[in-house]
Amino acid sequence: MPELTISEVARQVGLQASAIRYYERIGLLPPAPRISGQRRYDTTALYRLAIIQRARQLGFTLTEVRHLFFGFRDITRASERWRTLSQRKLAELDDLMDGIKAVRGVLRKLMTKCQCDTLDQCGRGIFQNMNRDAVARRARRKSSTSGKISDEFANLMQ
Amino acid sequence: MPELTISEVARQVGLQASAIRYYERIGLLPPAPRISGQRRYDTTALYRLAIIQRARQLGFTLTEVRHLFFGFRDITRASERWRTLSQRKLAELDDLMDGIKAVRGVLRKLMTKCQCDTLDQCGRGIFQNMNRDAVARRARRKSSTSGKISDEFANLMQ
DNA sequence: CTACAACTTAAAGTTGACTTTAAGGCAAGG
DNA sequence: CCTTGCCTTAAAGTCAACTTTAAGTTGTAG
Repeated sequence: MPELTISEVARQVGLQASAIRYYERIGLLPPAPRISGQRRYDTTALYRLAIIQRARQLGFTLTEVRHLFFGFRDITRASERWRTLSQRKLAELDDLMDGIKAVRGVLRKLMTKCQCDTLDQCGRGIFQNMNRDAVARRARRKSSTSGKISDEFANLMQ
Repeated sequence: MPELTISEVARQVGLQASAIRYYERIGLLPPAPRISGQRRYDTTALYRLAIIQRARQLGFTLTEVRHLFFGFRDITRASERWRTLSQRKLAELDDLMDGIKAVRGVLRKLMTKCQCDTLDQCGRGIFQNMNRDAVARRARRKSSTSGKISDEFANLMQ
């Protein structure tokens, strides 16, 4: 049992020590045993952190990682856990891609089609389109989850 | 000059009044004239807000919107401003899409290929891959901006 | 006169995933 | 004994784009 310090672990998994302390605090890692107050880790901690790290790179939130670790019956195999989470994430990503594609289309149109001299002129056009669209949507009365995509997209883009 | 109240403007452009006050506070909107302390707006304010709104839907940050409004010489046409910003944003979106596609690929592989019983087993594999990759990267010594994509992606996914 | 709706402000809260700061503990080396 | 370096904690700060809250003002209706 190699008994690594936190900064050694941090170096090996490519995280900051503060992140590891944070994961412990929020219960993603079990409290590490202390030696005169200092955390000591063995390889299983390394593996746990590798999973967190990889999951984060795949776009999983820490809540989803928590689900991966603790949200299944104990007997559920790791492969099945991943499959469950991955399927959900893939669906999310597909939605995200659709949103991005739509936005790209609009951006390209904007680039080629906009002839406005002033932003005011532009704004007047947008404002009228806005209302036209709103009216059109009110007329159709179907809409389902419309508008959601761009909302979501705006969030995901920061 | 219709002299709209803030909530009337908010209704018309589909924003919350607090957002409009916020835009004024950060200098994205000029201070609205007050009538006994209350903001009054005309149509040009509507247009400005329509632009902000649309820009946000297209994934522009408020900093970018500020650039759209104030980051060009006065004589620069609106169409050219949009083209400049749109080009940058399109490049960003292309990067983002590449990142998402890469992640989707990994997720799909994970779904089909992972046979791990336990997360520990999984973590050990990931950890070793991690090191193998790191070693491989050190060996190649080219790398350019590698690793950037997933970093960026993690950020963009929240 | 009182109630009420709609507005005002400054300041604090929200979200997620951390990082940073402040104040201090502990062991080894000189 | 003192310094150095690494560790500890709780609490606060960061980012973006707002929203919410608390406390107060104004105009109108009954």
